[in-house]
This record gives sequence, C-alpha cells and structure tokens, in this order.
Amino acid sequence: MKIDKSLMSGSTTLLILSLLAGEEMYGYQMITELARRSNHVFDLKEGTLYPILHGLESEGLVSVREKKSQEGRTRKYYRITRKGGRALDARKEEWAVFRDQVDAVVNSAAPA
Amino acid sequence: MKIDKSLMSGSTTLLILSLLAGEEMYGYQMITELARRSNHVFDLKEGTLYPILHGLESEGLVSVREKKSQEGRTRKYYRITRKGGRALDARKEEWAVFRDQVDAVVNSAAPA
DNA sequence: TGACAAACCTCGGTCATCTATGTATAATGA
DNA sequence: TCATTATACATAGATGACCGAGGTTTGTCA
Repeated sequence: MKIDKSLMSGSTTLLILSLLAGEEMYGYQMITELARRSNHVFDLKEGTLYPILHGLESEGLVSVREKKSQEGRTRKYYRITRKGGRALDARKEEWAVFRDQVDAVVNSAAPA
Repeated sequence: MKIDKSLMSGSTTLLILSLLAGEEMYGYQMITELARRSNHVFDLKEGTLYPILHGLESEGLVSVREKKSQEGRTRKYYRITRKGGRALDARKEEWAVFRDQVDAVVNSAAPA
C-alpha cells in the first residue's frame, strides 16, 4: 500500500534515530534498511534524508565518521549521540501520545 | 503534552471525517469536539479547518446545510456523504498501516 | 455601551518532503 | 570495451499542509 507522504511528515526523524539506536549506519543504508523493515511502506528519498542527516549532525544528535569499505568505497557512518538518545526518547513518547489519540478519535465515532 | 504540528500533517482529514461519521457537526464544534476527545492533544486551528472543509465539500466527501439555532445564530452543518464514507475507510486503513509500520521500525532497533 | 464568545472566513508565511538533477566510483553485462 | 546500472553522496526549486494573524457578524452579559 502506498502511504500519503503527508502522513510521513514529522515521523522521519523518529525513524532515522530509531535506526541509529541499533547500530551505526551510512545514509544509503538507512534508506534500504528503512524500506526493508517497514515492508516498503517507507520509501525515504535521498533528497529528504541527506538534508535531515546534516541537520541532526549540526544539532549534535548524531556524529559522523568516514570509513573506507573493502571495495575502496568511502562511506559516511552516522552514530547516535547521548543527546540524540534523549531526543529519541522524547520523540518516541510524542509518537505514542499522538498515535493513541488518533486511535481514540477514530474509534470514538460510532457509525451513523 | 504538545505534539509537533508536522506529525499532525495528513491525519487531519482522517480526524474530521471520523468526527462526521458519528454525527452532523458544524465547524466550530469540530474544533472543540476534537480537543475534547483527544484530551487537548489536537488543537485544530480555524485557519486549518475551514479550508479543509471547503475542499472536502468540493470533492463531494461532505455535504452542507445551513441551520438556525434557537438563539438565531446561523451555523453550517456538515454531513459525511457515501463517497466520504468510502474515503474514510480508505484513510483508516492507510493510517493503520502507517501506524503499525512506524511501531515496527521503532521497536525493531535494539539499544546499542 | 463595551467587552467577549461564538461562528464564519481568507491571505501569506513556514516547514517538511519530493522531484529533478548533478557528481563520482564500482559492478555488470552485452 | 563500452554502456548501463547500482552505490553513495549532495543541492536547488517546487509542492502542499498547517498555522498565525487578521477580519466580519451576531448574541450575551455586565
């Protein structure tokens, strides 16, 4: 199923930080991993991801280091910082509240 | 708790149609009802609601009729149409998929 | 009479995301 | 060998949802 992109709004950072909470990752990998873990519901675009990563870095929520792979390809690996961990906790909580309240409204209305 | 407005994006129409699935309502009432049912998590603004209602009407998802209250105040009551009901079902399904996949990603990452 | 709530409306701005495009290198395959 | 595709990064401009700020009218209450 294709999800309206506007629904994605605001949850992207939560998803990225969640990925990085598990392991160090590079940008391109985040896109493929996110698609895999969400059963291709989330098809994050490069034009969306990279600016967000730069923003997270300048906010100090993630740190970067360059690493060369065996094939000689250089990648930028992102790692979540302590501050990023706290931000993730806050966004998780925010998401939980939002999710439950949407469900509350959707289910509160009895069919006519 | 205050929810980042960007999270709201895309769910507003779902919430409005959900409200109207239960009963006929006028705009101002939707704002207060939504705030009440969501424990004030959703504080929909008039500048957001009215344009959306006009859009839903022009798409044929809701119908309108003017009704005068006892005090003589005229209100515009919105009612969901059959087409609107089908749109609501589709958006509910979309929301459920989105919600579950966000949860899947958030919970799939083990802490480092 | 003046202030405030109810009830409707619109315009312009902000911000998140996407589309499109660009660069460079490695792998694939015709 | 040469072209194409996948990997991996990046930015600029367009789009679209929501909000802030403002405006109007009617009813209530001090």
